[in-house]
Amino acid sequence: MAQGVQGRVTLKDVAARVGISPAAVSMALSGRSRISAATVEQVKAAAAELGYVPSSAAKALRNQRSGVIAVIVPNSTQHVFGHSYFMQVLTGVSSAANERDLQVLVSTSASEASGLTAYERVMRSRTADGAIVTSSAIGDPNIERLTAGGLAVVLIGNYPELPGTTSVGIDDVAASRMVTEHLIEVHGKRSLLHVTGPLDHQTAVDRREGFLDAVRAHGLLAASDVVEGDFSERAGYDALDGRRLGADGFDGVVFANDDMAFGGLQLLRRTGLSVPGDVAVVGFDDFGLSRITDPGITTVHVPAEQMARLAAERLIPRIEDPTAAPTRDDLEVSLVLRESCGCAREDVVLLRN
Amino acid sequence: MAQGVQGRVTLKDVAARVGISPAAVSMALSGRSRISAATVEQVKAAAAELGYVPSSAAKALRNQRSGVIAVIVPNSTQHVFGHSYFMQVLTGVSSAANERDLQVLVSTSASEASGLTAYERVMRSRTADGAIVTSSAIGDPNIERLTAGGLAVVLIGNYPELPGTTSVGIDDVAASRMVTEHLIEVHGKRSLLHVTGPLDHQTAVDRREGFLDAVRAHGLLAASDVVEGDFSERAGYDALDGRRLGADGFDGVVFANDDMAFGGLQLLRRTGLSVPGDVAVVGFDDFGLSRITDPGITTVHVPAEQMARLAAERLIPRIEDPTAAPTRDDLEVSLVLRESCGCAREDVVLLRN
DNA sequence: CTGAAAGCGCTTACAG
DNA sequence: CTGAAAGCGCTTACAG
Repeated sequence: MAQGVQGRVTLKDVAARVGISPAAVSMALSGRSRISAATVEQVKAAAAELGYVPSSAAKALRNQRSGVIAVIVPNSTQHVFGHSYFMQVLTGVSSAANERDLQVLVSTSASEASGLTAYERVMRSRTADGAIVTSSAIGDPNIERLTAGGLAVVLIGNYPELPGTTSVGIDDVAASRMVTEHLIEVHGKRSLLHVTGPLDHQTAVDRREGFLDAVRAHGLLAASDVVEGDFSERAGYDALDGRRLGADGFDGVVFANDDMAFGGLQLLRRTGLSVPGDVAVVGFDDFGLSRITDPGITTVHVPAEQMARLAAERLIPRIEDPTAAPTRDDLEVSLVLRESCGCAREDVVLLRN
Repeated sequence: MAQGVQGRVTLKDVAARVGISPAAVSMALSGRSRISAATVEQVKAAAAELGYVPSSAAKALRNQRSGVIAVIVPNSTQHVFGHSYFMQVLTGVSSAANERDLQVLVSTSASEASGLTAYERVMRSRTADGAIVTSSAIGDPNIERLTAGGLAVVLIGNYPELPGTTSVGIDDVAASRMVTEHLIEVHGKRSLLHVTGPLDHQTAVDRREGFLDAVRAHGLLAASDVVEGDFSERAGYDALDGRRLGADGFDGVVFANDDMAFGGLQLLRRTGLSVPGDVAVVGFDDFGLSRITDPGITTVHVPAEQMARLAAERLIPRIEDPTAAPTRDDLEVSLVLRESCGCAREDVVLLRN
């Protein structure tokens, strides 16, 4: 605790105190060596007394490993509701990192166009041994740049165009099909609208595909439609604005995420249509919002924290060997039934994967 | 871009390519030195061609500065609604850090009791040059430990018991008084209940004081009451459960944050009481939730992102000189009027500070 | 004005 | 079995 005002306590100081070499102190502290038990005791006592804290910079330089993993956040986390997703990611990564005494660096893109991107920041600094990328557009060249730079990388999401990468995600197609079928099979909806996310993101493409699979399988393709959104509340509102809805129009809307569903709910309320009476609504994500709204939004629960934790666990061995064979993990999702689809109370049904 | 599979490109490699010493390359790249313009050009070209990325570890060791600032998150960010607050903090800190090419490390406490605390993590690793602490209990010894360890520290919040520390926050007393007076003066409420946060946190103490100031000033102390909560949705619900509310009880409730207000709203709905008709409700924070609920919650907008940005800006000079005189900044808050107090539409009134 | 040496604080391969 | 040397990749104070 008694740290000198000037300069830090180093191995040398501890060594001087005990009367051995810094190398011996290092070995004593690391435990994995042939230093007598008595000396180890002395060293530990001296280190504690002097308030010795190893220099992470020196360790990193010597070991060629920083013990830091980066979480890369593309610009997308602007909207408030993205916050919860990202915090779940951060929590998941941190819990895995903490167990292994790794540090977590967060790299965000500057909001102004001027700055470096989150990717460049991580590559330029070489502070991290590996990176977790939470979401990026189809064909984003930055991911390949990261891996080409020798960094270990794990992606969260689905990247079919990058078969060489390790990723953790969910089966968006199956999940979207499932929630769509819920509207059709349980609530008897016959004319469905799907509001997609931005279609340069695989998630949006996959959720659209699941929707189309479901309506096609039930012979409802002709009575259904798809409109492109961008995951924002505004887009959900606009997507329904001016549409024929209710008795002589769409009797159900499948939004590709909850934010858009909330926007849609606002339009429906303003229009005087009841949910789920006139129009049933479902969303996707369950990051917090869907429980709060009135009515609550029936949605697909995406286990963001678990995904992130698993991503970190997949990353750690890749730091040792970035060329190890890539892996892919799909986590299970569940359908959370609330009022917006017509189900009475909140209830959770497990989705078969 | 052409980085070798084994090992990284170092100054030495660039130097060999150009035919000068590593030291000269370092100087050429740093710009601030007497290397001929022609050589500088050559060096830059060679560095780009070889894909040279400086080693942050070597730089940190040599400069005795890592270029990393830590954001310390105590356990509190468990609840989903804390997510938004913390993301605003992260965004604010990152934007200031990005401008100065600093990296942002996030340190969270392990959820299990086993692990190290977020504080220990930062101190033990010495990876960061400075730290921003977002919230901690009154008398938490960790803060003094951090500063004693020679780390530059800036706190977000109010810490009257630590006069020697630099902090950024808001005037909770004034803000709480203001929102309470709104219920009294604008909506004519005469019997008010205050649900506090955990009283080992200064924020909770200050907001209670503001509430008491207001009811006292209007001669309503006898008709009012205070009950302790803990900032959780559940606590807001429980605080109202079994109380006399409405016509023959409390006609207004001042919650110390929005999460508790949301919990209270749920109890009131279950009880069949109307908001704001029977009971007016106000919250505090405006981190996202209060806009979503039905009715929307009238609340005090806390500028978390700006607070965090300013905290980072105050931190940076303190890294140069951790003994510099401490500073205190109070940011302005605003009252956001929604339906829960009885105001018709959303509107923003600036709070005089 | 320029080049080479020293040293930041570690850890491990090597000499004794 | 133990101690001292080498070296990770930088930057700057110093010698020429």
